Amino acid sequence: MTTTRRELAARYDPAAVEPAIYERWQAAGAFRPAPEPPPGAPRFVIIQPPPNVTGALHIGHALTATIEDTLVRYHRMRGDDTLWLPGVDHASIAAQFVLDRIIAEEGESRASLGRERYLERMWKFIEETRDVIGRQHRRLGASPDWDRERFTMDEGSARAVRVAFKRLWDAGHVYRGEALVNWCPRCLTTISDLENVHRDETGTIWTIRYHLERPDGTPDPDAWISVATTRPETLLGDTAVAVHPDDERYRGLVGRHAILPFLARRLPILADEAVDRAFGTGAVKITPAHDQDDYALAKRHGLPAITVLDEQARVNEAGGEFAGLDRFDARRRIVERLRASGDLEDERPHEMVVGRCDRCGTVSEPRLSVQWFIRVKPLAERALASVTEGRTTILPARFDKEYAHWMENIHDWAVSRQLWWGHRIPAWFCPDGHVTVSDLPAGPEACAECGRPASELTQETDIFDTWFSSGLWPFSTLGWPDETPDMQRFYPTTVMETGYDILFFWVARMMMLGLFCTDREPFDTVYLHGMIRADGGAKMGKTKGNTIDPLSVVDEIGADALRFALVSGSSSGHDQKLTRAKLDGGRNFSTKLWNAARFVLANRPADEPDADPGSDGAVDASLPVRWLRSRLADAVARATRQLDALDLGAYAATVYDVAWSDYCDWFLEVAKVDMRRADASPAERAATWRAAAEGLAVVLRLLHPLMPFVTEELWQALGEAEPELTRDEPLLITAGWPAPGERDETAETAFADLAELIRGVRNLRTEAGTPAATWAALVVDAPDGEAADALRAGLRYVEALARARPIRIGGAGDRPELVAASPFGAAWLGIDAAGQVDAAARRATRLADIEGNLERLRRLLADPGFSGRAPAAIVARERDRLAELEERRRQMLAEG
RNA sequence: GGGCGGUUAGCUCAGCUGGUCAGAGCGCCUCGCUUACACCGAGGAGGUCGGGGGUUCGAACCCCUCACCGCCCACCA
Repeated sequence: MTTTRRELAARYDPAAVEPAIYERWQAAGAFRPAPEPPPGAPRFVIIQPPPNVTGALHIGHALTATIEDTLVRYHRMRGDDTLWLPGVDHASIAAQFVLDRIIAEEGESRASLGRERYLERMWKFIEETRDVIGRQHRRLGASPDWDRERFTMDEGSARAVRVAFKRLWDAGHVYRGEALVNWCPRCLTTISDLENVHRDETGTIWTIRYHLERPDGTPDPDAWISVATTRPETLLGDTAVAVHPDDERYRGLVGRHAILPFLARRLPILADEAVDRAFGTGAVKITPAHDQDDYALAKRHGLPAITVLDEQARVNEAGGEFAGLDRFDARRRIVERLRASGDLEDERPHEMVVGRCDRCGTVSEPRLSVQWFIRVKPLAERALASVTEGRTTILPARFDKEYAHWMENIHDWAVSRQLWWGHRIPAWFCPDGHVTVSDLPAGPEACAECGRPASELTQETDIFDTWFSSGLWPFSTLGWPDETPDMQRFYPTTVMETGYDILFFWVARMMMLGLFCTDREPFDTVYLHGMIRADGGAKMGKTKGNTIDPLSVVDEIGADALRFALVSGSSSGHDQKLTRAKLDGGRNFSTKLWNAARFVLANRPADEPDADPGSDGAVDASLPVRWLRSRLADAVARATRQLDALDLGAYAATVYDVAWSDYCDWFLEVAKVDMRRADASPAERAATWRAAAEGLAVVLRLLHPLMPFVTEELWQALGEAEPELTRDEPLLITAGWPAPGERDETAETAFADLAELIRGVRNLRTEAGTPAATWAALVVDAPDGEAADALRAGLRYVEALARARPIRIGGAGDRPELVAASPFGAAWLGIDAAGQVDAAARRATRLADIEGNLERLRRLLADPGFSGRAPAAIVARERDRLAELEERRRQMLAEG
């Protein structure tokens, strides 16, 4: 009667297993750091990009969560003081974008609701969506400490924002002023340079005649200066025409004036080196209020800036007859009018770069307005030094350059946004125009400059760029600005993990703000992963319909399969394609593990003694057992190294190989032999089973970080069958990382030799077309006693796995025709069907192969350049190979 | 206009500081006794590591160059 307490289902059903497992983890408080830091334990704190509060899980989140969870689980198993603090980001512009669409369906708009009601509506909306993304992360198996979940709009964050901004202000890093900023006419807010995405587009370039002014102030119908533009509507705001100082064509015109069409404004013609003589006509219309270059040029020349577009990019009252028109309608109208008057000289398609709002895709408009800026140069210098001086490491290292380039060319950060959902800038204006920045929740008590009471002050209505609060995340979540126990225990953090696409948006800001606020680098390592792409290599996108929904995948094949597929075959910073085939690979692997465990559990000997037969010396460990332990020791060492190096792709390969190839394909197959052979003692049988079960336990430990559900479930089953095996911990999630083991080179070599012989025989069988069921006689030369002994020790495995019987070692007598070289000497296979193979031809091929290699090696070794300059170890190795080949050749010749 | 990455078996990708590095998974071909697993097992075919040049005793790996593909940064109207 078997003592197995639980029968595993014939097929792994993740849907039936995962939710229950997750609940057990949570009930056990497995995600929480210990109340006190374990003495002497290294710290491991991971920083995750908090997903948008209104968001739904996409494949990118799944990748991020998988990587982070794998690292966190690994470090937790190692006993490190581990923290993963979850949270969500208020994502002001993205959230407003979503809510605006929703209220539009209700017939409302931001304007119709007004700020207060809109924000109430937003909080209500957030309440509905806030938990969604967390629940979805749970389904992936993510194991952050949910008790510490934070939100970038909670009071802790709000306080951190106020304090950080106040300190920046006090340090002189903040200013408020008029500047030409990127403006989205649809979102009705400033957007930062990063949110203004440039795209190559084909537009039109028009050449327009500006007639020259005659002495009487009227335009000269016969004299003009032609300017080229891609945005004719901006001409309404022109205040000059510029040419290059050395441009002969225009030398005589500099100092004169042109008359602006429609508005009859006098435009000075001036010279400036910034003008490219080769482009267009060599003369540029200058629109300071609507173009960055022109703005800079106007400043140099003291030109006025006239804003002609309103916040929705309609022509304003300064636009004369065009007032009220949308910018593109105005463009068409102006072009028509110019064409009619004969002042449109040319019109042609033009390849150009257009800036669009990252959020909504609307063409952005440079707009002159008063904004809050953070002077980032000094902050950036420190943030750059942290990386160049090695206090923070970016992986992969090549992103160092991008980071440095960005930090070196950084512009001041426009942090104010004309949005409602977010942290309001804690600045107050007094009627005299004084500005008071305060970090008090209720605002300042009086104007900092003139002492006017708070009742006379009004707060700035702009809010902060979302990334300002995100930039404080690593410490605002730990209680900063207070020196809390959490700050002391968990800050600075260890690994900042995210996609390379937000290196500048987020990582750079965290570095700058972290250094400024806390005087320390916010994390030791920045680990950047790549993007997930669709099968053809295209970006995944809802509109393209080529997305893979991680939750559907989890429903279908389980979180473990998805996680494995996301990590295996990946390398940091490189994009990867995710395909159905890859997901299937993950699923197959979880099934494989399940079945291996099923085999182990179902074969537990009924009569296993209570005492541990492996440790009391009753039975010496068999060769396969020693081999398995050595292979596992190697895998543990490699996996540990790879996870420490954040090389998750390599780690996945390591565990996959040891589990599938070493454990399942080889060990379990030979274990069957030892567990089933009639002449084995109960103790021997038990020892073999025990080794299999222990080996499985190590495999489960190794795999748990990446495939937590199936490994945990099997761990439970293993524990129920044999509590001894999981004695140290009832839950795998909190069990220890496998201890490093000893390599056993002798066992590895011996077993590898047997495996090679088995493979050689299998090969012969296939070539000969031997039916799988047929037993074939085998003769192995085994020229020396040592080889014969080694072979004899493993004979039963060869017999079973190569289906060879009887096996004769050495000795004279008839020898079958088919021969293969093996570590033990030549191996002859006798089978009835041998005639199907041309033994002689086969032998000739093998011999030629050996001869070829021999020739190459002899030449190499004869080369004085090689033997003289190559390291001795390399030379010795090549000598050994030569000797080995010579031996094989001798075997081959001997048999003929 | 700068900068970066990629180009390795039909496909998707690993290959660390040059010396069993020519690999894995999928796909393909052949076979399938065997109660862990056909989401499987055994065996096999398939690549002059994008082209050219160089350094070296030796290069997929280092240098130069060219060709494609992709990405990032950038104020040419």
